[in-house]
Amino acid sequence: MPELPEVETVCRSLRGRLEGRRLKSVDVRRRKLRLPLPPDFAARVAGRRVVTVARRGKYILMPLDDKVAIIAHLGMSGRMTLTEGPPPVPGPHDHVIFETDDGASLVFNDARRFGLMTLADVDGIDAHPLFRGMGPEPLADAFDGRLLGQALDSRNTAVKTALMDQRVVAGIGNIYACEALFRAGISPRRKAKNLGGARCRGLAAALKRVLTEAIEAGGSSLRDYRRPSGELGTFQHRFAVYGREGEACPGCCCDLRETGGIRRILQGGRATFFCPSRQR
DNA sequence: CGGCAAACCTGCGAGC
DNA sequence: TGCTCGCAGGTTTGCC
Repeated sequence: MPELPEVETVCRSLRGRLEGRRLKSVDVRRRKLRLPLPPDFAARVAGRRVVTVARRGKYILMPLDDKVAIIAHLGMSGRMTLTEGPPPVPGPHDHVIFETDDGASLVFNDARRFGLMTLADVDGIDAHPLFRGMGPEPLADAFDGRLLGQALDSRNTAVKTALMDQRVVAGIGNIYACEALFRAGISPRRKAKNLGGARCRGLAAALKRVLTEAIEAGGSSLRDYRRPSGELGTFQHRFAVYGREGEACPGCCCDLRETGGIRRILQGGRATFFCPSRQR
């Protein structure tokens, strides 16, 4: 599923329900995910209070009251499901199940097991291997064209590929890279290093806008992604280019038969969708 | 440093 | 109906 807007949506739901609650029980049903869960995961988490739920890039952070944080990543197919009452009967890919002191249940489910869940000390967490070297948060106030330009400048690769590199900007995946480049009118094939100041400013603004709108829509639900409530996100209905090969570009007035509409190419093994006439 | 393929897994839709 | 193939929102590793 999840890029920044989906993870942010999940974090907000979890924060609203779990913040300040104590984790009464923890049931680890499968340890082998992208990283194996620590052997003492359940013992270290059970009985602790959740201080808050935060996000860094595509990671969910749940600092506990003993300065240890649960770190979770949803990979491609991971889901966090929040329900009232005791935990439901575990399904086939329910890997970790939490129950709070006030009767809520949280299930971490991940069919493809590209996700992970682990623990880390809150102090110095930025130096943790999962976060060290991670790029700036695109929704932070400090993120602007200058900062983006700095990050892209050293990259001798296509701007689309660079955007998806978590060391350049945190939280951008295939969908929002395509959508932001469309909004900024920049060809995904353009080299990252020579975008220039004006394009960097436009791209930084486009990223902020598309991510903010997607969060307001509860994220994009294509296959697996659901909000913790079970609801679908709705931003997939507002994609301009993603998954729309051959369709008319929403910003173009040209004849579809002449332009061929939105194109799909492969970059770094990933599908890129763009409008060749509007994105230069 | 960059590009590319493969690996980790399962599920789903398309096509035969 | 049922099978195989290709593809999927992510990240890491190894090779050239």
